Amino acid sequence: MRDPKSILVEALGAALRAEVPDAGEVAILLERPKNPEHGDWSSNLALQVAKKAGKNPRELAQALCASAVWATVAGTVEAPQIAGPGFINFRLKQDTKQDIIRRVLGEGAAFGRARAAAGSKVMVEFVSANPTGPLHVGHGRQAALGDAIAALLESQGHAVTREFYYNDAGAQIQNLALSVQARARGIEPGQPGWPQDGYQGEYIVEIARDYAAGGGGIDDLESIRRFAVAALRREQDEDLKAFGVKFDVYYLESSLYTEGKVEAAVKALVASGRTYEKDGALWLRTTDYGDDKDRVVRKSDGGYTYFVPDVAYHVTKWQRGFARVINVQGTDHHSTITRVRAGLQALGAGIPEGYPDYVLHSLVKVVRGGEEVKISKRAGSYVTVRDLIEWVGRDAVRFFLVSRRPDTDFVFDVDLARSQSEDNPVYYVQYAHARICSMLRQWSGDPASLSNVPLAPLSLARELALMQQLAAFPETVAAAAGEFAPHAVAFYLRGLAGEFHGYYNAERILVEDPGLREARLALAAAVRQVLANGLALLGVGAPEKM
RNA sequence: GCGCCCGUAGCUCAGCGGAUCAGAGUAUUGGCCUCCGAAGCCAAGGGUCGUGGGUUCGAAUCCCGCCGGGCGCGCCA
Repeated sequence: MRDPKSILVEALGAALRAEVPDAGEVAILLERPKNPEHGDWSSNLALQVAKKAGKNPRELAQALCASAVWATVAGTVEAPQIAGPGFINFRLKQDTKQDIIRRVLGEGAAFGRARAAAGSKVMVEFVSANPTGPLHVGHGRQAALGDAIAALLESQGHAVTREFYYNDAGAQIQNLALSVQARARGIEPGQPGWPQDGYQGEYIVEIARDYAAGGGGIDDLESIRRFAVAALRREQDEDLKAFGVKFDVYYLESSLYTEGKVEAAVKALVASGRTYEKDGALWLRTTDYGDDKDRVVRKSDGGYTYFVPDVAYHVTKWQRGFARVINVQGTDHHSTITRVRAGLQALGAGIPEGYPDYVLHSLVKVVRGGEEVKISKRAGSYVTVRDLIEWVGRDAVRFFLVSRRPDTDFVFDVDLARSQSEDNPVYYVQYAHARICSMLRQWSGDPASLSNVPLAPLSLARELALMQQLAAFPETVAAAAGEFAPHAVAFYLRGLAGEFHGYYNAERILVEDPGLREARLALAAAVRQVLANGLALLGVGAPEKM
């Protein structure tokens, strides 16, 4: 069965070519009007081309509507209507709308998926927290976002790799080791011998205690470093596991050094002729690529700036065959975008200019007891992912963190989330799902049989609206994937659940008449399927009972 | 000072390749369980879309200025 939208686009195109032969290439946009009086689909085509056609929009709309093509699609759509300044509104035939139920039930978990991007390799890099402390709320937002974006891309047919980059080679790790060593020696923050900018969190004390208990030598800094990093990675793995996020690859920054990739990147940069020596350091002319100042590659002390392994790392992404890479990062790192891209361009390795893509999210502000909780690793006082999960549950945290645009500030009111956990939007959606499951149990028929049930009895406005909502799911998912915007799915699910709750309260589904009953159950089962599919994209469960 | 992002209902936020875009949730108020799950539904009040210009037949949406907020501006990562 064909998608009604593409039928309409085709027909509109044909009508346009007939009426305005010299219109040229025009993108034919159809939108779903919010106001049901404006039909199921609407086009502003006449307004777009009126000027070019030298007619006023309403006249042009008249002409387009009078075209003969509409007779050929009369099985799908009613005769088009003109409204307002020249909109053309379409109303689908009732049985055209009803088809969606069979399609949803037939495709099941695959409904909403597409093959457009068949097999193309994409990487989503996210979280990438330094192993210097537990994951905080900001990482939680990133984990929820990155995982959902990855799932969205998978839904469009991409072969997605979820990657976590460990900065395990830098000064921060050294600092971590020194902090643990200091604690092991009984030195407290602020006392003589405490490292500058040392990590003060309670977890450092625990690691020091465990290290000592294991009989590790207190002067062996390298051994302490390994122990601490391993311990914190275990902790982070626990956090991620509790959050239901899995990575395909953990990429170690240290491996870039041991495998000579950093060295190779520097050589390639020098070979590009875009470097120069100044003040005892080696610089790269990143200003050639839009940076506001040139960047140091090799410091005067001989060490590399972090920018070098960053470039080397992205080269490996390209070499590993990822034509498309999405990095999910906090806005506090946005200045690295220009720099990394500049470095990749300078290499002249044929990497596209906009490589990689970035999704930046603003940091999460946590409010508790009416006051902001400062997220400071060094001070050791901050809300961890696991705190949040304990307070409001995994599903709620994930849904909540993913239900806002990434680039807007996010106020997570802990007290609100705790005290009103029953009002959390995620329960509203899950409740609709559980409610339908409950009905299906009560009906006790075979759900599989519903996909062949006659649907003609479904003619109420609420039922038709629900079907239209179901039909909008695939395009919603496709758009969300294209824009890296999981929040669009969250809003969609809220809307669908709302539509269903309204229907449920207005009409009885398990009625006496078997034909009507089964048709309504088929509709409900289709709603259930779409709710489940959408929640799955967000990494949220779809419980059968609550 | 410069760069990027953001200012929409009391609060938290959608909408921003212009029109059919003034929306949702929450909070407040008033209704709905002898009947499929009331974690639900129905209804009401509530906004010059930060502000001033510009483009357009038409701007929350595009352009410019200003105000307010966030982030960044290291031979730190």
